Amino acid sequence: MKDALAHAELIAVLTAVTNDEPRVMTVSKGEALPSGPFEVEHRSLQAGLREWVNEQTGHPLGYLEQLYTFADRDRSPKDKARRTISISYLGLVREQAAPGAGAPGWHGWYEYFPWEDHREGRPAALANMADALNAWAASDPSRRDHRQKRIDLSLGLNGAAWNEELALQRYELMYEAGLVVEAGGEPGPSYGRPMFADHRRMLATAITRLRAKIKYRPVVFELMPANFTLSHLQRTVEALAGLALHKPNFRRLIDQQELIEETGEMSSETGGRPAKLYRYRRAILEEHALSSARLPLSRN
Amino acid sequence: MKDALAHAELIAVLTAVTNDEPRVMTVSKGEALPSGPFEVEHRSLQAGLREWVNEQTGHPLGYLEQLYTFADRDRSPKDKARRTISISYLGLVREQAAPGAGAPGWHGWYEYFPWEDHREGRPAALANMADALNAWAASDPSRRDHRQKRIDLSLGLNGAAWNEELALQRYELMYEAGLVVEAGGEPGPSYGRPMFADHRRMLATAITRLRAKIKYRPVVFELMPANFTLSHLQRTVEALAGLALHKPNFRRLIDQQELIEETGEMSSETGGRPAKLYRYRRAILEEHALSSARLPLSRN
DNA sequence: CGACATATACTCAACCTGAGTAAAAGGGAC
DNA sequence: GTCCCTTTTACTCAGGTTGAGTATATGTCG
Repeated sequence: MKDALAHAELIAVLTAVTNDEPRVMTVSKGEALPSGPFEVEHRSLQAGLREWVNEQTGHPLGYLEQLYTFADRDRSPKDKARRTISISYLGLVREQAAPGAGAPGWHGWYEYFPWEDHREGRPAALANMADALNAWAASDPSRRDHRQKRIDLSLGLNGAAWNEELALQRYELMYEAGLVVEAGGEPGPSYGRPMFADHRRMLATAITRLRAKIKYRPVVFELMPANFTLSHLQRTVEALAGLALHKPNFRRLIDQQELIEETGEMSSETGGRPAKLYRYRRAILEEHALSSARLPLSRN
Repeated sequence: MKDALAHAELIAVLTAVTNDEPRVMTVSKGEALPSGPFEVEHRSLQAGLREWVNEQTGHPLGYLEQLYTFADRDRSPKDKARRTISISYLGLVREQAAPGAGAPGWHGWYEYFPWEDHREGRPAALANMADALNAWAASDPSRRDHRQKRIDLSLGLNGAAWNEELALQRYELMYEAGLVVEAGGEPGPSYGRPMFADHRRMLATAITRLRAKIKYRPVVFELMPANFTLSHLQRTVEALAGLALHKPNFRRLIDQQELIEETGEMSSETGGRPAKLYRYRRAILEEHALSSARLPLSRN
């Protein structure tokens, strides 16, 4: 066996939602995600990252989940002789606590992905993006149809519905088409802010993962304060999904799940009728419940 | 930044279903998963694994998906000075083609996890396992209630329903309780066959992932031959899920999805009425379709 | 030819989901 | 104070989906 040594780097995509805006923790003025080396002393990858984030940012880190491991030659900068393996994690934190030693910056998801926010309808960035992608598809006659279909499905064009979970797929399409700066494209307001190396890809991975997860696991509560109103909860979910939700049905869904309970207090911040405050019932069943089970079981 | 170098190792969990039995490709007489080093020449992790599997086994590798990256100090053998990072992949292959140079061995999933097969009802191994776990829970009064709840939910005890997707959670519970050989336990027929290092954990991860995925992505077809009957398809899904499914409803589900079409041929292998043969319609929408969308959308 | 085995087709009630409407309860302008 | 505005909360209802079961077709084997 060859002596295959590599750098191992841990990268954190830490997300919070403040003022109904999903944010990610960054360094270098918003150009990179916080990262640190994996060291021999660390008990495990996850433990390594935890230690490291605590040290650097002082942020209490609740939920943490491994995202993906990358080591693409073409997507990391120089140093071709020695490979870097990047192991990325998704972490959820409560609304922006005090910044620690490193004074990290928080930036909105949608600065990097302006086409992903559909809370107020289809954003203008999406139309520009669609034009550019269509041009790219047309530029290669042999692959045009296939490309066009992928574009339509990813962006919700020509009869396809918008699917918020395809965030990563959309970014990868932009990358493949050479539109984003990371792939040699020209900077442009519709294509979002670029990031260092493949950090934006990791953010896209995180968004996709989180948008899928909020549907079947009670992870939103990791982002909420102890007490909250139903509207606040809804706005947080909407911020993450980048979608507007139907209020009465959202409420019905929430109390079917029996995951929250009234605190007895009221909140009257919003001008209208005061809202009840709720808290999360930290039930053990967390892992268990809500597992869709689409298979038609048989009992015998 | 410290010079944090580590070994990077790629591990493949290759799965096929033969004779209604899900199998995994192994080396060392079924004691380890095939693995190889990640090398500098490899374009990406995925490409590295592909190359490597092709070379070693000659198996045409269809579907491939990253599973998880591990580097736990306590779970890998010796060599504490230099860490090994294991990046595991799940690969799906069609029914057992010719064995290549390495003459790999295939072993049934349920040799390693005898408690996971519920096609004919609750297996005996599960009861034994439950007894041992309950004893473990009782042995620490301060944590007893919490442990008991986890056990009940994982194994489907005391009113909880069996959830086939919790395969990894169940193995981790066995590990934590010190019951499996990998965690220093005594060998026993109910606790399944042990594997090298944490390979069994990777297999458990693969099972969990695949059992979840068959519900919302058409991955089963990667395991099927070109033409198949509906019963064959059902038995394959049942083998993976370790569950018996309701025949009429399974059929209804399948043709709602419109993922398959009749070939026009019939098969009369089974003794009863001949069955129509079907083939998979390799639709572009693959990624798109079937995304549950449990969020209550609003249109405006 | 009839028993058997399997495949295929249909039914029906209970539940869930999308969509919309109506009533309640504060604050602020006049 | 009263009326209006805003937001929360409560209810309705049709259509679709799901769980469960029953009935019919079409081969093979004794």
